[in-house]
Amino acid sequence: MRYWLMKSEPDVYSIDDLARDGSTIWEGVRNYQARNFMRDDMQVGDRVLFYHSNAAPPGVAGVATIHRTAYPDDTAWDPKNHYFDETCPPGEPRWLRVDVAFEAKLPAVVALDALKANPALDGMLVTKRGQRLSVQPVSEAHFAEVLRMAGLAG
DNA sequence: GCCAACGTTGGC
DNA sequence: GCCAACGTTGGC
Repeated sequence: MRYWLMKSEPDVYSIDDLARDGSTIWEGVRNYQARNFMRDDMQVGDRVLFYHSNAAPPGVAGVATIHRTAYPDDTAWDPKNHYFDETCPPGEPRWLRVDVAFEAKLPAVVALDALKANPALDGMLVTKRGQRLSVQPVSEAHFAEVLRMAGLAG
């Protein structure tokens, strides 16, 4: 099993939305590195830190699990969709999505500044300045440490 | 709203 | 293949 961090703007889709829906389609990823992680490495049952970006404060808000492995993101072909990619050839899926299921909402957001201040999380990608990747691998130790910070056993 | 950091594009 | 210009991300 692998561990991930996935970013969402809570104004667009928050951990509360995921709790309400039970699961969601994680579409709109338009970055090759993030896509490759989804395509090559994500497996059903992998666990995900659900991260609120562009939030006050930004930080980890919940836990989710991968519910379905990567499949074509057909929003790329929909001109009316926000994530439309006019350069994406019909019939050649370039972008992928996965399905993500709700696991838990953290009792409180583990804020980015708390992540950065924790030496046990040295090297965690999200704590690095300028790190914009919306789908990031997380080590098992870092994943467990974030849950511990949230007051959860894991 | 600002702007630094980053990924992508396109001229050469 | 270099790199300047551009658009986007995301913390602040």
